[in-house]
Amino acid sequence: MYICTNSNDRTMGSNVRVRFAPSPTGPLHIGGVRTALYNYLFAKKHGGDFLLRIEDTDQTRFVPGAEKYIVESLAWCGISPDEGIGGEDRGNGPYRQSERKAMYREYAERLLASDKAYIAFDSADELDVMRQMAKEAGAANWQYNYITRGNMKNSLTLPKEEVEAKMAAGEPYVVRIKLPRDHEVRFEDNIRGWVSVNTNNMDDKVLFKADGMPTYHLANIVDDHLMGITHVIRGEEWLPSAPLHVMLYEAFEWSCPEFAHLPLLLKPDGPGKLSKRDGDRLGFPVFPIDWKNEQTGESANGYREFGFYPDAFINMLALLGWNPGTEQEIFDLAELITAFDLSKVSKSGAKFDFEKGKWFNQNYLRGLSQNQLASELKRELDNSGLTYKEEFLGKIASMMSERATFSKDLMTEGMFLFQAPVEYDEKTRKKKWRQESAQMMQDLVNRFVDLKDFTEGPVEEAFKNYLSENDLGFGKVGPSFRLAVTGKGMGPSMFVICEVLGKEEVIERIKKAIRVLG
RNA sequence: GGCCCGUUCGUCUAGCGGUCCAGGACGCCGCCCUUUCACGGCGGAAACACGGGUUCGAUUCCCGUACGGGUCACCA
Repeated sequence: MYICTNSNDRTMGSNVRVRFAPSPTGPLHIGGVRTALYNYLFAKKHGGDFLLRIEDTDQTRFVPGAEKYIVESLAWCGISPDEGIGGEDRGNGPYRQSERKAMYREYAERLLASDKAYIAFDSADELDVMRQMAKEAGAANWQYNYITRGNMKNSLTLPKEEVEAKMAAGEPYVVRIKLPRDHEVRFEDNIRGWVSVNTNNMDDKVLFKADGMPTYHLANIVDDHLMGITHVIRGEEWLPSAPLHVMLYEAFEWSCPEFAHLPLLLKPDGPGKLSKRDGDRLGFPVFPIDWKNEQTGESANGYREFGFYPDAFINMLALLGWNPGTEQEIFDLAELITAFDLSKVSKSGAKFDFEKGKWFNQNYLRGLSQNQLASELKRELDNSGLTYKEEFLGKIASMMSERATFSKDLMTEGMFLFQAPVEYDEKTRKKKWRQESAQMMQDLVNRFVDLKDFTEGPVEEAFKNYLSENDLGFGKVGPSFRLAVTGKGMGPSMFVICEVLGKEEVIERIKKAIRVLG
């Protein structure tokens, strides 16, 4: 039996080193961002290092711009690598596997020399045929393993001379791990506890490809070892290959890092893990920032551009699969670092809930000061090319903030403050605009004309005086007043709106409403 | 299908043998505040997948079943 041999508690001291190792095959999914976040939180919590390494061993899947996207996404989230891509070079580089290509062959050969691996000449096509035949015969999954390898073209079955001749002739070959038969591979996952798999159920995975590049499995183990990684924190989709990785550490006679396999982010509705399609289908982003593949034209929407604040986004992701064990839900990055604990990460997948995500953003927005809200609003207005009075920005921002989830709502929810209504809400018009409304509005105009100070207080006073002097209820005049000035049936206090709009504008709007609504 | 992992309100989750006729949050519903909307306050409906054990006692431990997920490439 092989048991992962790792030293007991590596969170002590300041030697924790973790890495986020994405493959640059496209934009980074929010699940990936969460993995990076957990790695980062764990490292910072223990005073360790967070490295960013690019796993680009598959030349065929390289997507230009993807690496830059990854770095920019993490930066937006406030996750900064201590070392590696986007961080410092501390002598453990290069940090792109494609640039480390030369060193992997040596490790493959080491395994070959110690009989932990072997050379195989079977082509990908030949293997496909084997799999296909097995499938048609109704057999279980065909595997290249301790049973089948005896019938394949490899250095275990072929005479030594023939193997050498083939290699000399330049025939393509791969290096496969030689798994021992019937051994229980065990390792203790920091989230799941003991995980155990028998090598009889595993296959002799390719470690080194015919194109001269290592596979993920080899490169990953070699790099983690060389870079001194102490904790491997990654998605659950890696759990099935973790035993193979343990066997590789074993074969190299290296000690294993600690493992922690994170639960997956699942679709909000149906079964399966969250995908780009779900975002398109359900109308929410699945990526941190906007993405555009210049070659294919493929694009995707991001949280940043959707209007999320990085803190809110991070807060939302952190709570998806982890909780502090208390009732606190609102955290900034620093608080997350102190509260984070791998043992509090849940085991089961989390269905993604965009509604809750919006709540985090709304919550964050409410925490902003009036000045901050004002500058958010100003930015939105400037982007839209709308005109506004600078001195009212703060007032408008705080007035609109209670009905805003995103910065853009500060503006869009109060559009009538920047543009005169072009149409009037039909429902309100039918229910509230009566025969006598036009006359009432005219009466109000007459009173407003004489008002010297057209601020909230005086406007309210004038309005209420009109009501009491004519024995009218608020409900008789208020709604049509609002309709006339804003075109809407609901919204913030009319008196504040009047102050912001100014006397001339209010009077003009009422007059127009009288003409249009009759 | 094989292997691995998982299973508490609709959703995210608390719970690490008695404190649980199960707590919080989002969402939903109602009431109050406001002669509008929103905010806020208060309240409500809503869950331990099932079956066996172990135990004086299981949401909590073990085993099955069911269901869900992941993975089975010279991709990561």
